[in-house]
Amino acid sequence: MAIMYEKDSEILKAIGHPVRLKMVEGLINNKDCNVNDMVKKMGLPQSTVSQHLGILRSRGIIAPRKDGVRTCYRVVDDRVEELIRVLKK
Amino acid sequence: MAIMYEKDSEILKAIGHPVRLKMVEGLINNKDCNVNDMVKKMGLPQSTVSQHLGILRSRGIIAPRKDGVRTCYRVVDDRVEELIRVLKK
DNA sequence: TCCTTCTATCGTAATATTACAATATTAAAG
DNA sequence: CTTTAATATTGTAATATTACGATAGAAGGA
Repeated sequence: MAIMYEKDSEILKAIGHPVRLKMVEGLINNKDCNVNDMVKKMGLPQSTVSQHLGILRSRGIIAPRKDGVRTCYRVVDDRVEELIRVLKK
Repeated sequence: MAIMYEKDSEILKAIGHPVRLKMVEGLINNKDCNVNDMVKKMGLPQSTVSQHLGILRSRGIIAPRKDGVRTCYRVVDDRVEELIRVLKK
């Protein structure tokens, strides 16, 4: 498939932020998928974490699953895990 | 190798711009590696193209090779070609 | 040397992103 | 219902990015 510069660069930009990159990697590796756990792990205000999650969500990188009061996010764009694997090389 | 969030997100951010993504892909595929050819291909002012090249250069993604008056750029971070390949999926 | 061409840098206005407190919403428990 | 915990949204100031004209530098030819 041909590159769609606008759309693809949106994906890269979304994970091209240290906080979001760390959050996404955390979602891939661990099972700390709810917001409060991520808030603790990141050491950032809840609103800041939620805002970053919103950016990842709006780009279709992650998706929420309601679990009572909690919201558990998971990575739904398969390319993202691969992108991170490539970065590690 | 572990992810270095700051450094790796810099790479992603650098190619996370439609113009730079297109330029990098162009450098990988074609042999139009000098600035003037890229200016024509991109349809943007020379200073703008040069500025984007500077960003890619400062992140170690591309490197210049002097060829008389011309400057020919090439992609020197092997991960970038792979990242773009993943994006195409 | 003096042009001319190619590329880089500077200055800066417009726009976008970021961080975070404050506030709103949602859902379960009592 | 009311309270409480979890999450999202809003408002906004600080900062960063972007675009591009103007200018500077570098290299070869006349």
